[in-house]
Amino acid sequence: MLTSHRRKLILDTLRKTGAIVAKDLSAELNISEDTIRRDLRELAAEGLLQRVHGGAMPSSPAMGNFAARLNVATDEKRIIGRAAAAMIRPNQVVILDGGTTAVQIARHLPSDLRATVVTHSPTIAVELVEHAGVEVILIGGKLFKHSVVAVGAPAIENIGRIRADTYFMGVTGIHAEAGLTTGDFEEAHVKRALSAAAAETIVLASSEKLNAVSPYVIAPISAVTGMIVTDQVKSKILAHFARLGITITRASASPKTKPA
Amino acid sequence: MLTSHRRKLILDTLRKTGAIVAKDLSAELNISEDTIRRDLRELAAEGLLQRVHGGAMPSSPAMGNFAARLNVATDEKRIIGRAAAAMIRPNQVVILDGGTTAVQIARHLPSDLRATVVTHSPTIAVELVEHAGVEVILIGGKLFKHSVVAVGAPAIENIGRIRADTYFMGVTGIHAEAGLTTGDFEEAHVKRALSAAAAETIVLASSEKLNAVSPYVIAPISAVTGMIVTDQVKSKILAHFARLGITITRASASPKTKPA
DNA sequence: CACGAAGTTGCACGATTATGCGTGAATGAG
DNA sequence: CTCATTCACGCATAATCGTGCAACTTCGTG
Repeated sequence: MLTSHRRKLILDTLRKTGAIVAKDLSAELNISEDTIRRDLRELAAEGLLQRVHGGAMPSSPAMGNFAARLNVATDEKRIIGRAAAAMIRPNQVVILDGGTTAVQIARHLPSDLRATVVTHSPTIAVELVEHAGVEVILIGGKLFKHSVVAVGAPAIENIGRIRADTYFMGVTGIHAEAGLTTGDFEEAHVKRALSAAAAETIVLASSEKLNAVSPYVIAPISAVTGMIVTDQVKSKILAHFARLGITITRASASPKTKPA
Repeated sequence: MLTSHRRKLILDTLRKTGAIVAKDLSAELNISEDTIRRDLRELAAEGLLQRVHGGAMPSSPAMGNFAARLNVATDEKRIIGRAAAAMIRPNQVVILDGGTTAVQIARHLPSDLRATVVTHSPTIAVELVEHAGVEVILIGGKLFKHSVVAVGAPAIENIGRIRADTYFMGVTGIHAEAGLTTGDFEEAHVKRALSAAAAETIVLASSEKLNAVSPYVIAPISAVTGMIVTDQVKSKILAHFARLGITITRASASPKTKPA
């Protein structure tokens, strides 16, 4: 029995049954519990599952803990979200991306703001229900569950009918040469379409995204008109981007943390 | 039985049935009441539920307004939702309406169901993220905030490209002569389009909707192929509908709470 | 082929965690 | 008020965990 084969089996079993019991599995495969537990430990280290006493449970990048991810937003994302929310002027039409940072924008919008928000994220749409003055345009399509956003041809087509003022884009990488990148092919297409539909594209750049590169290219760096970072980021890192004519907004923590 | 697996089960059961009885659950899972009580104590310490004498109730303190409404769904809606969920066969394409009853359908879907769900409700879409086997098609459009569903011409147009097996429709009135009615003009149009896109239209008819009439007509009663009511409803009231060839499903509260 | 490095596996040990039972206190119904 | 149920706590038992260690395989190198 190959190690990697066994690990694959563990993940498959987990997906099917929703739980792994170390003892049962060791009996079934005729290998010691130690080996199973070692596997579980390493798979957990890779974030592929979550260890619990007696076995493992799914950690599901795509599943349940999306809600959890929303609520454990880092301070950095909150700060960036607040800065982005402050940039929105009354009666503008803005596009909000999916992702945890964009949720923070929604949460920091003034409750009396009158504006139009376009989004392909049902999470954002639900978040904005309480904002009576905000008109929400929901982009439909096939739901990509990892990020909880609509993707696919119908989404692209509907985006093509919109002209917005500003698009607040979330990425997993922004790099002076590689441009804007993300981890999913479909999502990259949608982000490109959204960028094309807005006069300005502002990238929400929490520190780990700076100079990072992910597999799928959204657009060259020239598509970016602005980016928001925290004031913790060294100016040196931002120099490349500033030289390309990108407006850089440095967001700082207000003395009072004000979550919505 | 893994500890964390059991706790997850407790939370799921709580979400579905709205209450946990320690004694029943211990009997069902063949473990001591002590263990259940310990679980409840610790889950309560994490704020995930609220302890009461004999068991536990959902804790909905920090939840949003709309989220709160969802969790106070009446028993009647839960019962109807469960019956509707049970009608969905593997690999079917079903349309779920917006509204609190439809949310109950989503919550009662088996977690391993493989099917496609079409919806214009971002709430439903988010609810289904945890169902790995369910493909979600989100219908976009302008967000009508009262019901939290997408409406308008783009929604209608996108619906027109879909052919589904079954549409589970929520209404505010179902009446033998006045037909299906609801409280919003735009929403009525969308519901009509959804009905036209499905081979069968099944109305979720909680008791206060029966023989009620609202301002805007969705469709004549002939558009309905089935309806789901609770077994509390008098047969006399349903006679009109049965005579029109509508299949009536009488849902009852199960004597035994049977979590997956 | 010989050799060593790197990786994998099973076992032993003490430490940690989960479970069930007994006891007496607390709670809610009649 | 009375009584049955439910609860919380401590304790004993059993299961599970992490670590270190030795035996073994696989692979690359000379």
